[in-house]
Amino acid sequence: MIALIDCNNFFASCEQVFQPQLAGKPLVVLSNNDGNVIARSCEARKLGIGMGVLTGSVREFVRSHELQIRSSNYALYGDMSSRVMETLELLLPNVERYSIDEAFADVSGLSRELLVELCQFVRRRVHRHTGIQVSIGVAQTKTLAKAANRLAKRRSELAGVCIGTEAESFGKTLEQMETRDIWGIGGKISRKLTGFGIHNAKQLRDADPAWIKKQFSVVLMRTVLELRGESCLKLEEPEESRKSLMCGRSFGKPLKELEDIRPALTHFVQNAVTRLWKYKQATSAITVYLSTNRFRKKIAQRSASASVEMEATDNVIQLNAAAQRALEQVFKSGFEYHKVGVLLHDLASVKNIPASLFETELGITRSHDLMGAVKKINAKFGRYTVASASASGSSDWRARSKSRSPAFTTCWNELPVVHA
DNA sequence: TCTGGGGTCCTAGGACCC
DNA sequence: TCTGGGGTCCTAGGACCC
Repeated sequence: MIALIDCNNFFASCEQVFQPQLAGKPLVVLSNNDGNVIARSCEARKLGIGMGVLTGSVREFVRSHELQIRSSNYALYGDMSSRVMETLELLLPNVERYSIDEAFADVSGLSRELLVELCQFVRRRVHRHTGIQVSIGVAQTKTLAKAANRLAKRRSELAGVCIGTEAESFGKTLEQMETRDIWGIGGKISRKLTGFGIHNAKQLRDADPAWIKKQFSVVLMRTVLELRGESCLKLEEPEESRKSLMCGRSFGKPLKELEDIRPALTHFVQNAVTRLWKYKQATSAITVYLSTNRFRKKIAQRSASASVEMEATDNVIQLNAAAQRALEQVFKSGFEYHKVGVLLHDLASVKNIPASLFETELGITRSHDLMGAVKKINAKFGRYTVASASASGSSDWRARSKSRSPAFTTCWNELPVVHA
């Protein structure tokens, strides 16, 4: 049996935990650059505010319904996520952190009654430790646990827990579920399924797996098997390391000059490399991409990328130099650029990197010591205390973030104040 | 005015080999 | 009308997720 534990309205809930005046109010959280809505409280949802709608379109609710607006605050959400996950790991075996607000866990070998009891206990504990409400779905496979979780959220009489083990009654649930709402099925595949007369999850479950594989892919065939209760997606090992890593953002305003884009890229490289260090990994290929704003149809469009390969390294100076070279390759003047970013791929654990031919030479040793010092200083005083000089310069690239709440849990100067 | 950011997995098709 | 056949490896891009 697999449980899926999912935080309710996670970003909005994080805001409400530290700003009690927001509790029970309609609240939305905006994307980077304050462009659109990426999270909503229940009350905001009831107003009919959709996921992903433009910020401009919700302004009317600010006056009419006292809608509260916050820019996204990833420092806060990341820290709250860790607290939720740590609590889950205390209570359940084999927890797989699946996303910032979701985790799978193995809950095999329990009766239905015990499952309900355990899940309710987990809900109370997480709420007590963090102030966050979670919903829990349990079933034979990950895909079914996802479906059960959806029900746990929608039916208030379930009190946040849905055990989807009865084939008969769960069949009815699947019948009411559109294929688009199944985990792993997006708009494209859903439309294609409709073309074959498959409209709901039950119909998909009962389709011939071999035929599905032929018409679609092995991925969708697995979904069919999972819907039948045959587990194809196992719980992932926690220490499995990532394979690629990226960092990029859209600019606060369009940029035309190479020299204005450089500081942004340097910043993103530094950010990406800091994460590389955290996971004790090195990269041997770096890609820089640069693009205009695809939503502005009237301006000339351009989107390009360039890659540089090298011996595996985690040296931020070397990587930034490579990134800047790649940027020079992709940059072409005459366009209004909107976004730049960097991808590090072919990541490998630092331990597994073959010794370089030049390992013993003084230069390498010294650069290694330099990196060690930079890592220590930035870990202690903040990520950008020591940065490449090319990070200075124009800061026009910085995104808008007008309504960001304080980093309540990760910054000494922004701790919440309690008035006794 | 404003249109997110960071990931994974799979497949098709090209290059190359014998 | 014909232009082999089958294998491997790599990359770009698609589709999806939260």
